[in-house]
Formats: sequence, structure tokens, C-alpha cells
Amino acid sequence: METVGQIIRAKRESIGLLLRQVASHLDIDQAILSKIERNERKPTKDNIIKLAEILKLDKEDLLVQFMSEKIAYEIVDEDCASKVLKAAEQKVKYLKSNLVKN
Amino acid sequence: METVGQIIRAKRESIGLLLRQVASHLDIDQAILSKIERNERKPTKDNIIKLAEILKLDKEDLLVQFMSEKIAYEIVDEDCASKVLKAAEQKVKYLKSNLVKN
DNA sequence: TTACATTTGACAAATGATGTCAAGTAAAAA
DNA sequence: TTTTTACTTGACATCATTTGTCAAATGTAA
Repeated sequence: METVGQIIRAKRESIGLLLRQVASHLDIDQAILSKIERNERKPTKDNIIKLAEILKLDKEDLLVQFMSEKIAYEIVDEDCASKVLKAAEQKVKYLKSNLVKN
Repeated sequence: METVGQIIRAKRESIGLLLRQVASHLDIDQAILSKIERNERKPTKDNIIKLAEILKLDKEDLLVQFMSEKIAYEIVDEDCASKVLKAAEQKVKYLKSNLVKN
């Protein structure tokens, strides 16, 4: 299963862009991008959006990968991880159904 | 749908404990507990564990409520929230299956 | 060797989380 | 009514985490 970092690196190299070129589009130092690609740092949401732009990746897909990865790491150590996700789904539904009213 | 704060307050009152009594068991100021019960502050994991103890609530249940609430708030504003949760489930499975090896 | 891309680690700045404290409110007891 | 008690509120302090910069080190190929 590919990480966001691996997806980004693979696409960047296939296009033939350098770290510094992509990093400057994200407005960050290339050191950070290097770390992001090797899963040593987590990208910000803004990073993801700009990466999708410059690397011509589907923005929503990349965001889904990014957010689900974050959540997965948050709960992987819990043995009730599956329960947590199911409960979260219920809560999201509930919250969304009440958004209009408030 | 009940929030963690509501669950805690209801149980605390049904037992007849004061904010300051419960707060001292958690080793925090009663002001914080007051805010937690009214969803103005988020409890820490340690808070939840000690709350389960003193209020005689099921620890795992309360932790599931707590974590799922946190996740739900993280993603409720995304319109791909449901996709994110499903993807997270896959990633958790994948990560858990590889835990033994590393 | 030189040149270029990437990696590494020390450090700085900004942000968010967590807590204290004291004054304020509200309602019941004296 | 005054006092007491429980709770709430907001200003502020402290600490941890996140996010970033920079320069030196490494690797690699011309």
C-alpha cells in the first residue's frame, strides 16, 4: 500500500521535476519536501493541495489519501480502532445532518 | 447523539460528585473539567481514563466515544468524509497486518 | 575533481494544547 | 437578605508540537 510520500515522489520523478522546483511552488524549503516524500514529516493540507496542482494529481484523491493516512496513524495502536472508525462514521452523519440548522 | 461531555456530566451528577472532587482525581483544575463537560475543551486521553475510573464508566467505551468524536470533528467539514473513513479502515488493516514484522 | 541533487541534523519561530487563577454568576441555605 | 456553595468565565502562563530555515554532509554522475 502506497503512502502519500511515495505517491508524490513517484509522480515527481516521472515528470522529471527537482525537489527544489516543486518545493518552491509549495513555498517551503526543499528539505521539508524531501522529508515529506520519505514519510519523515507530514505535509500540511495546503502542501497537499499545491502538490496536486503542480504534479497534476487528482486533488480530492490526494486529500483522501492524506487524511486517511493521518487518521490511520492516530488509531492504529488501539485495539478498538475498528470500533472507533465505525463510531466516527455515525457521528459524522449526525453532525452533517445538523449542519443546516445551525 | 450524546457527546463525551454530556455523558460525563450526566454520570457525575447521577452519582452526586462535585466538579472539584472529580477534577482533583484527574489532577486538573475544576475549571477545565467544567469546560470539558460543556464541550468547550477537549479532554486528554489520560483525563478520559481517570474519568472512567472515578465515574465507573466502561473505559473502552468512553475511549471509543472520545476518539471517534475527535476524528468526526476533524473531517466533518470535508465532503469526502465518508471516503476518508473507508480508506482509513483499509490503511489500519494494512498497518496492523505488518506490525508483527517490524 | 567538479557540479548537481538530495539528505541530515541543529536550531528558530509560530501555533496549539494544557493548565492556573481569580473574579463573576446563580441558586439554595441560613 | 445575607451567606454559602457550586459552577462558569476569561485573562493569562507554560509547555509541547508543528512547521519551517539553514548549512553542512552525502551520494552520484559528468
